[in-house]
Amino acid sequence: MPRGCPEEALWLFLLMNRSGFFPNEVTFASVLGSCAAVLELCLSRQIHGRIVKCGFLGNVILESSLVDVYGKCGIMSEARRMFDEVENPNAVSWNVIVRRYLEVGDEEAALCVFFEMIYKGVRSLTFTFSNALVACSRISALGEGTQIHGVAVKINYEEDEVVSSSLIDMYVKCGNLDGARKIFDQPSSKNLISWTSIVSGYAMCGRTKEARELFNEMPERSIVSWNAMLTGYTQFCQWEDALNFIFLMIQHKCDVDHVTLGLILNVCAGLSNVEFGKQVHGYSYRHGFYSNVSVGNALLDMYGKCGCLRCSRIWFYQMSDLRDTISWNSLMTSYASHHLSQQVITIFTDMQRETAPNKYTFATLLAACADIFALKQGKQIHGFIIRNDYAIDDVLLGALVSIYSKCHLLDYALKVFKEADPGDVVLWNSMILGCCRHDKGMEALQLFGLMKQEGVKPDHVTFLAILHACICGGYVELGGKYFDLMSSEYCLMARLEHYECMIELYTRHGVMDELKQFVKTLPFDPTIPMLTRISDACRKYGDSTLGKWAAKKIESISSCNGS
DNA sequence: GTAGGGTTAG
Repeated sequence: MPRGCPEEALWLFLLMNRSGFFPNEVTFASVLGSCAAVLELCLSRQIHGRIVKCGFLGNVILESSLVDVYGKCGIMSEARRMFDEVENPNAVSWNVIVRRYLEVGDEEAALCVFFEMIYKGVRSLTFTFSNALVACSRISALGEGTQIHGVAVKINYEEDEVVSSSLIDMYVKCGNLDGARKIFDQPSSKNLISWTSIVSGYAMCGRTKEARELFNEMPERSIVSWNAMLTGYTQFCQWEDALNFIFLMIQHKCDVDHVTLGLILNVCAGLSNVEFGKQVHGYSYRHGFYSNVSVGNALLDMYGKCGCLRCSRIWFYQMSDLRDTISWNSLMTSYASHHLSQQVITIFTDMQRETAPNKYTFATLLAACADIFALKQGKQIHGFIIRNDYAIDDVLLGALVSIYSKCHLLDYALKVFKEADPGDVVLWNSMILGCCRHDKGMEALQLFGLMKQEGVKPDHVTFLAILHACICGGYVELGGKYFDLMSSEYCLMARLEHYECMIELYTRHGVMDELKQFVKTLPFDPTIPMLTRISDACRKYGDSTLGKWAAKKIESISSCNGS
């Protein structure tokens, strides 16, 4: 019974049994098809039994149908057992088992079976190749993908449009753009899908200019192509380009779908343009995207990133039964960004009544606890994570290190830190900052030395932490040395915050000559907070020339802003 | 004559 009315077919089958007619092989095959369509696992097992009883096993169509139905119901162990019993699996049987493994997310098994099939010399279907290539893309298995490419060439499948498109996409997703390009440049493999794959490949690795050139050359475009290009712009925060591209889409009267809307909302968030965001909200409402969770969550994210907590909250309640874990996380993030940390914890309590948290929930939650030094809740959440068997990845370890070091439990922090990946610079930063908070400047600097020994490359946050360590420990000379080291040895450009630290270092410890020298070398105009700090220090340590200069600067900037 | 699987792009 192919894609008709599976429920009715099953109903007829039961009726047939009651009337005393005996089903034959054809009946069973068609009934199994209906079972697969409606995921009727129980009835499938009964029919499996009857097939055995009737002596129909050995019929490859029935056997493949059983593999199919077990797989569709997600019981891969049974699907596999059935498959292994098939004496002479044909191309369809192999296709079914590969496809089902792919659907349950077991890409390794899918590839394993695929190669077994190739090894046995089965002339497979082109579909099976595509499925295997998707498996490679998902787990970035470039080696296996290349092998499949070799096989495809050998049996002349490379000419097949679907296989070549799948190959291109596999190379793109495995990060081998050149490999993808080589196939794409053959005229026979150019079609809408491969064009889109290749544009997406360039866009997703930040080569948006090349992506756009290719995009402009496309003979035809679908909404997926437009979205691929827009994804590149948004992923790399090229908001102006993204915005112009959206206007172009409007000019072209493109069909907008839920992916486009989500991307446009990301752009609104990136530009902090809540007015445009609200227009998109209205558009979604008018065009039937109101019950789409991903659009709903993108709206929440947009309101949150634009800082409009009221809008976030209202929309969150309006979403009501549409809400999922991502929606809750998004709401928590909005509150966290306003430092309403106690309320973040409250939201988590409410969330548990409705849906399960994930690792992002915990990262936000722990950061909120750290923000208000809620050590007790932080520990409870740590316990919750362990009790409920959530995998503690580096992000969570980082959050734990940061809360424990913030809440003066340096021992705990160190314990967690030791479990983590020693190559993760973020964790080192948390630990170093933790030491600073405990006025353990020397320990912080020692950690920095250890980090160097481990071969971990410091980033700008590390240097911020190091400079803080120098400020609180009073290591003025060292601070200057580290500041220079940042660019000379690590090729990191000092940011405003680093300059602020240096000014804090010199002013707090009254090292006026160095301060004067440093101010002279500033590559930009000092900010008002910097000037205020300098002026205060001059008053305290007596340096009328620099003090007057700072006061004058403040005055001129203020009058500029005032007019 | 009636039965099974179903591919690639955001």
